[in-house]
Amino acid sequence: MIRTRFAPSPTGYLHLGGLRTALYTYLFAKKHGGKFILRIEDTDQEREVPGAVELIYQSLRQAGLPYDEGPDVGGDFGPYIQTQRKELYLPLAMKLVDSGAAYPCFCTKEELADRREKAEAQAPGQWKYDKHCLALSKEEAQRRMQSGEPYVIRQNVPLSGTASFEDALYGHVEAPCDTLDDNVLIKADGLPTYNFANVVDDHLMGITHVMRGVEYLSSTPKYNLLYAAFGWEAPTYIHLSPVMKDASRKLSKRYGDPSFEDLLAQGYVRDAVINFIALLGWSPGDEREFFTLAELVDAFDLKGLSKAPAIFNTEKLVWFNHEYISRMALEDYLALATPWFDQVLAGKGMDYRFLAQLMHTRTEVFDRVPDQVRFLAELPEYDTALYTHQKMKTNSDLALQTLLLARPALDALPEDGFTEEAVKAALMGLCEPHQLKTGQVMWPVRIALSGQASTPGGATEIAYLLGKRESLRRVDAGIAKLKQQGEA
RNA sequence: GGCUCCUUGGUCAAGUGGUUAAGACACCGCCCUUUCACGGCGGCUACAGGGGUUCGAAUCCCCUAGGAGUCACCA
Repeated sequence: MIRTRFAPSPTGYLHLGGLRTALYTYLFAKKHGGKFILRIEDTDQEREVPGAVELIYQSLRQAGLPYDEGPDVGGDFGPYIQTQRKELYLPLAMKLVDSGAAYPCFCTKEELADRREKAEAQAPGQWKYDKHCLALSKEEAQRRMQSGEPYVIRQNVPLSGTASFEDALYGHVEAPCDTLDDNVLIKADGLPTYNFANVVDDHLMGITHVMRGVEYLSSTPKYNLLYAAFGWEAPTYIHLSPVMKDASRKLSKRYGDPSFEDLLAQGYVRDAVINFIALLGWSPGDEREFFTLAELVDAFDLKGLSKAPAIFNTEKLVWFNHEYISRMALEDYLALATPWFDQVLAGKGMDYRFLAQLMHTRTEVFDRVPDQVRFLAELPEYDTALYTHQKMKTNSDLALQTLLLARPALDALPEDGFTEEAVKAALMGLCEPHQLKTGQVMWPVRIALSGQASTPGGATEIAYLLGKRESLRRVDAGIAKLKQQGEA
């Protein structure tokens, strides 16, 4: 039975790199009929952000990645929050002390800083803990521990040889032991460090495959020393390349890069984000690029993972989002778009359903919608140069002429029969008798109605949305504008 | 600096000794068209560099360069 885990620390919301790790971890488990587990790594109490744990639950739920075991859903391997497992770690660390794979250390931070400074003066950048406390006799160490003196427990890394492990993606990774430090396993506050808690919990929770960021790659060889000392079997490690904002910087909250939550708030749809994220650092090996979660589960394979970092390219996300939006049912679109329409059109009595039809395939990200429809609320200031369009064969003079024709044609329509079809018939009816091409009528009218070079929908749709009165008002404004210009 | 990892077009990427080196986004043309968008067609741009191995290297080996990670009582 395959068991994977996503193990974030509660320091904030779910960033996109974390989301991708969670996704891959979920996909891998589900692909193989296994379990996906959530574990909260909160051993650094100082960094913990209140409410962050709930944020993680919520994000995972919003992302559609349900976990089979976790703090809020239970499971047979709990507790799933590390601080609640506190008592587990020290006894295990003491076993390592007994076997010589670890030892208690009483050096204070000040002493350490002092020795470090001296060592750095000799050989810059070479400092490692000097195994000072390894020399203590068992009896003395025992005595000092029992006297209540603060201590930590350090891993006793051999002075020679190499430590290594097999990464499912990066292959054989090894490091010379003499470059490895005797890291702290149990901190003075009694809580385990990340590395120790990982080893212990992954084993105790029966985790078979660990997916995590490459930043842990270089500390992983040391894990195997621990597993060997315990006599435990190590899980398979799969380190994941980072998601970058550009060639040399990781996507990060600090730099204002969006979180999953932020993207949703901006009007990206969940499935588009998931689809896009899945393809950042992983490829199905064929040319498919649209995947539902279920299809991702089916297609996921470690062979498709990329070792090189991937740059988060918003343009492609926008494209995916646009595709997802275009493909959703009109009803769904209308429901999602309504609050955005309301931002500028609330109370106008606008036919949202009709507007939705126009906007449906023209929406890239919802937060751009208000700007796209704002001209419906109020006619923007515009330049009469807009009336000139080479391909439509129009210019100011001709525009004035057609607006003067369009005005009575529109006015002839009944207020309650001012439909898109009726407007279209009325305007098209002007073409033949006056020897005008369609564009020569439609272009000037649309400009007068919208004041914009490009709009969702054409002249007739906009006229309908605006209604008779407002349409006439805008046509009149256009006529006045053109006349004034003609006189000047 | 030590150790570790990475390197195909602007971006995501396929490719595991023999291909005209896929595809997508973006960009640029053209077509369609009452604007825009959609759609259709076409175009541009890549194996970091240098040595090997081989009949033959994007694919294997070495070196160089560039980038990243790590070297905490943070994860």
